[in-house]
Amino acid sequence: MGTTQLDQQQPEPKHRHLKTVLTAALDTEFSVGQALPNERELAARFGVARATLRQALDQLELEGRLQRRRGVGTTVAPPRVGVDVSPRHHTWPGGPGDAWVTTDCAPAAPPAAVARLLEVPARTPVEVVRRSLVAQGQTVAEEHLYVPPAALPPADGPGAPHGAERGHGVLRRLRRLEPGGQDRAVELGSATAEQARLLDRLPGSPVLVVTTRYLAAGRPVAAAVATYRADTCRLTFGDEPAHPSGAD
Amino acid sequence: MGTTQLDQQQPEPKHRHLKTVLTAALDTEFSVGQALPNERELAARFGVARATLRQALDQLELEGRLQRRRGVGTTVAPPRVGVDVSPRHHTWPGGPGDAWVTTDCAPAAPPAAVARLLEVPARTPVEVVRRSLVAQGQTVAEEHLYVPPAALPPADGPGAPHGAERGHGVLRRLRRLEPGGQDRAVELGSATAEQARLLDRLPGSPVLVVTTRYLAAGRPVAAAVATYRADTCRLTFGDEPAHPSGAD
DNA sequence: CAGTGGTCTAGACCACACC
DNA sequence: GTGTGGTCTAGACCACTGA
Repeated sequence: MGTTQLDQQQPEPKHRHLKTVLTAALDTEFSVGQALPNERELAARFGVARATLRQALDQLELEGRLQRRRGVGTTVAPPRVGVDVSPRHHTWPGGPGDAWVTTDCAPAAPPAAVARLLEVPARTPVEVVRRSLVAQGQTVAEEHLYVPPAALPPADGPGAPHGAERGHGVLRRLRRLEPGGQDRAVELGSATAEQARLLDRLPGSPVLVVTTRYLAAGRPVAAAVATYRADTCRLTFGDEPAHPSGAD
Repeated sequence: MGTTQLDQQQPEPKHRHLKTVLTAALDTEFSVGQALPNERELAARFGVARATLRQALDQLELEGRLQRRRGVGTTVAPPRVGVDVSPRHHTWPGGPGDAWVTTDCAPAAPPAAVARLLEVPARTPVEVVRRSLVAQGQTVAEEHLYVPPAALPPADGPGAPHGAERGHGVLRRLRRLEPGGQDRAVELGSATAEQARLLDRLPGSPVLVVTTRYLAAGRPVAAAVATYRADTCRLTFGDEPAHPSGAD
C-alpha cells in the first residue's frame, strides 16, 4: 500500500477510486487475517475525510473482503464459506446430514408473509422452531421454522413445553410425513437486532434471506426463513445427488 | 408520517430508530410509486442531520422498500420481482423458455475465478456471450457466459466475428451437446461501473451474483456469471418438475 | 486506561433530471 | 434555471475491546 495520495483526474468519486486502490492492495500486499491500519490513519494516508474512506471500506466489507470489529480493528477476511442450500425433494429439516442445531421452540403467531406461504389465517399460532448453523467456528445462519401443528401427526407423548427438546419433537413428527417437494427463494435483507446478536454482526448488516416452503400431499406443511451472513457466506445449489433418496 | 420529532430513550442509534419509523410510515401511509419528501425536508422534519437520515434511507433501499433516483427523488418501490433460477439438468442457456436476450459476443480471456471453474489455464481466450434479462420493463440482470471453444462441436458456418449473431452461433453449438448437469452459487456483490450502467443503478449498488457451471460428459463446458439487481429481485428455486426429463 | 470502529453534525459543492 | 439525490469535509462524541 505504498500509495499515499490519490491523483484524481476522472470525475470518478473519491470513494470509488479509493476502493479500487484498496482492492489492489488487498490482493497484493495483505494476507488473510492481517490487520489494516486504523481508519484515521488510512484516511490521512489517502488525504480524504474519514467518512469518505468509510464509504470505500463499507463496500469492501459488503463484498466480503474485509472484516471490521468495533473496538478491535479491520482485518482481511477469508474467502466466503460455501453453504449448500440445494432443495432436496426427499428430506425434511433435521434429517440425516442436516448440520443445523435446534436451539429453541415455542408456539407463536408467524409473520403475515409466512402465514400466506403456509396458507393459514393470520395470527394463527404455529410451532416456531429456532435453529442455527455453524460453519468454520462461526454462526453463519439463523433460522425460524414455522410448522402449523394441524398438519402434523399427533405427538407420541406429552412433549416439552418449550426449548430445544420441544423442537426435536416437532421435527420428529414432521419426518413421519411423506415429503412432497420444496420451493425456495433468496433475497437480500438486513439483520434485525436479534439476528445481529446471534450472527455476531451489527443490526442492519446485509443478510441473504432464504425462504423455503415444504410441501406434503400437495399442501404446505412448514416454512423456513433462514438468514445467512451475506459477508461470509456463498450459497451453493449443487445438482441433485445421483441416488434418488437416502433418508426414508 | 405525522411524526415530526424523535423522542429517543433507548441507546439505540438514531438512524435505526428512524428506519423503524419510516418503515411503519411506508406500510401505513404510502402507496407504491408514491414520492417521499426530499431528504432535506425529511431530515428537518425528524430533527436529524441529512447524513443520518440517509443512513436510514440507504437501508430501506437495500431492502427494496425505496427507490432513489438522482435528480428525481425517492419513491416507494414495488414488491420485488421473483426470478426463477432453478438449475435445470436438461437444458442449456438459450433453450426454450429462456427469457434472456443475447446482446453481444466476442472472444476474451475470462477472469481467473472463471478459468478455475472451467478448468482451463488462466488467460486462455474463450467465447464470452453477453446477455440481459428484462422483467416488468426493467433490466434486472446481466450475464457473462464463458464458453471455451475447445469444448464445442465445430461451427456449421463461418459465423459472425462479434455481436449478438456470434452469440447465437455459440449457443447453437452448445445445444448440440448432451447436458450433464449444473451447479450454482449465489452471493452478494456490488455492481461494476458497466453493470451499473446496464442495470440503471449507481456503481457499487448491491447485486446478487449467481455463478453457474454447466457440465457435459462430466466436464465443465460453460460458466455463467449473472448479476441481478438485489434491490428489485427475489431469486426463486422451484422444485424440479414431476416428469424426470422433458427436453431430450 | 488507550485505541478501535460506529454514530452524528452542519455545513458545502457536484451531477443529474426536468422544465 | 430549480430541485433532486450523491459526494465530501472536519470535526465531535459514543460504545466497545483488550491490556
